[in-house]
Amino acid sequence: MSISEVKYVEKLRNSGLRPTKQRIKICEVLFNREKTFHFSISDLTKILQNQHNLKISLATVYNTIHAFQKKGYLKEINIGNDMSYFDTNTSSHHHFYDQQTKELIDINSQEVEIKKSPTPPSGKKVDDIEVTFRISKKN
Amino acid sequence: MSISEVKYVEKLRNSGLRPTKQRIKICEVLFNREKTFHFSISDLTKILQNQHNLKISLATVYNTIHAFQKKGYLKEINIGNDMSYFDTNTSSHHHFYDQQTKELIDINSQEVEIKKSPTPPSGKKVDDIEVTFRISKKN
DNA sequence: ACTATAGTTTAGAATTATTATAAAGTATGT
DNA sequence: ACATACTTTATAATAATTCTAAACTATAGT
Repeated sequence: MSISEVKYVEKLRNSGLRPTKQRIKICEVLFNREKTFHFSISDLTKILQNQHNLKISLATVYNTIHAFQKKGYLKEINIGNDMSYFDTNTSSHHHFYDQQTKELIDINSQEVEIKKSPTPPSGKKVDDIEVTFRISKKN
Repeated sequence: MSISEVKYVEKLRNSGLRPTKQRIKICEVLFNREKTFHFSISDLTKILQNQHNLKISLATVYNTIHAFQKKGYLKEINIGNDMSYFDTNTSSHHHFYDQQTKELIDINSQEVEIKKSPTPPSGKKVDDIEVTFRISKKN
């Protein structure tokens, strides 16, 4: 077992998730990266099956990604409403989104500063602030 | 024909859309309001069929809402990714969103001020900025 | 190691939102 | 009133996601 596999076995166990072959490989694909990573379930499934020769069903990818999201290892991005996207960058951060090309670009949290915020409805607290900059080709 | 119907017949004609019974009624349901209105296609369809006894198919609601969106009478809201929501407030504005209750609350544009914005990728311009404040019940 | 058990994976079916199709219906200019 | 182009409609098709129940597997206890 590789050093990275050992790491993820531990991570999974600590989360109360059994370290199965499928989950370990998903961890490697998602988290063994320099940069953060955005993906759709179908993209990820193709990567696992084609680039890593893993036998995995679509349902397992859904199950695992939702489990990781619940544990806070992934953040769901709500942009466009055709399908779900997830991001390995779970910290509060923002996006450029080009609706024409469907391109999504991360923006560091410190690149955006909000001077004035509204007071939340009574009994409610703000958990996260997400800013989307919709962009398009300059004429 | 009521005064409000006449108004919408004109509005539709001016948009190059024929004023059909279905489109006029959709206009009345959406735009005869004090406050702005958020809705999903299925919500709107139920309102039209049950509260207004209009014989209308789901496909027509989709067609009409998309036509209105294209004309700039409605704005699509990208929150959650289960289904599309639309807003009669088409000006640039922001939202509180409670993921638990799925409640969506408009925030006036002037309630939010952004001090620092990132520079868009080269060749691209920013069309719109949308801020979502995710909220939840205070403990 | 062996077993029982609870947690996982899987293929396929079911569900849900949305879009496409093509036939019947309707608004509009002449 | 007529022709035509635009609309509506029921239904089928598509696509993302969730459900189901059976087969599989990690793990704790022996």
